[in-house]
Amino acid sequence: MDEVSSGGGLLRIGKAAERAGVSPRTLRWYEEIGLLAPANYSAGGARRYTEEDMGRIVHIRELQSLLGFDLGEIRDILRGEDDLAGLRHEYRSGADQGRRREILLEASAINDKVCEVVAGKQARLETMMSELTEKSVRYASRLKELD
Amino acid sequence: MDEVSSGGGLLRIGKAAERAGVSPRTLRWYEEIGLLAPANYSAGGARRYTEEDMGRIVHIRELQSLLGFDLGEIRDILRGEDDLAGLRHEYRSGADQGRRREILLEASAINDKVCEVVAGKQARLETMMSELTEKSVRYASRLKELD
DNA sequence: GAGAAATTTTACGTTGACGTAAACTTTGGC
DNA sequence: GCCAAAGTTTACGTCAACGTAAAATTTCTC
Repeated sequence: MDEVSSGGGLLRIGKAAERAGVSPRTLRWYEEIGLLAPANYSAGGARRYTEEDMGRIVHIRELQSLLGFDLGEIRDILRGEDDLAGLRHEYRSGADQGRRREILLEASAINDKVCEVVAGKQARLETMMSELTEKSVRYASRLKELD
Repeated sequence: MDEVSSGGGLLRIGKAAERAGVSPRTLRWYEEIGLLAPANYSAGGARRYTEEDMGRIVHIRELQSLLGFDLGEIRDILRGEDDLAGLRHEYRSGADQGRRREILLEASAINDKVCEVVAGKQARLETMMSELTEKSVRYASRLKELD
């Protein structure tokens, strides 16, 4: 029995949630909608999260709060990477090279799409920042006039 | 009667909403929560929006989708600028200079706060972008291997 | 001035992303 | 082996930000 299936070093839902800054309910919700399945369960049914799971939570949160994706979109985005990870196991070396290419291409396409969204946000943020800076300067000069 | 109060060149809710890419209901909702009042109303009660109103809608949408503020926060942010604009009218020149300073300081503070949020987002987006780029490179090299 | 199209108010419905309560079971320290 | 703490499922509640439907005006076009 390996480390993961024995539960050594794994986090139960309370600690996992606390460390990620979310509620246990949120993690159960993510699981319910197929966004994040814990690495395994104890015999009694308690969820156990790995460090990799923790990273995924962070990832989810960033896609949500930073890029404004809803959880359905995030699921689609992560699915691409999941497929890719699954591919490493389906690694009967060279067996089905066409499929490998297909999956890699899709993951790559998803990645590019996310890139575009990020770039778009960056551009809009830059515009906004320059407007804010300009405003800040005007405020400062008007305040100076008041003396 | 001037251009605005006569309704010349003003937009009714349907066109205003269409141009802004939102629904009429959204504009009525913004009005209901004190976020955006149309410049005036026709005798029959129809809302009429000016170009300035249109700009405000865009502004609201950016604060919402780009920065993730909720409409209550956006109202607070815009209130600072409104107070400042109102100050131009209450311009009995020099009458109450303390109040002018006070309003300017608050508007400035709000502006700075928004700036911080933008800067924070920019930093996180940059991090994310570099991760995405890195991933993109890895995908490309793995695809190359397949030949 | 008549009829179609757009708008009005009023009010209930919806959706996403959880929160919360209840009743029950596991887990971990003593 | 016991018991408090943490976890489980089930199910209803909530909140923001609108969507949608209905019935009554208003506005625009002819």
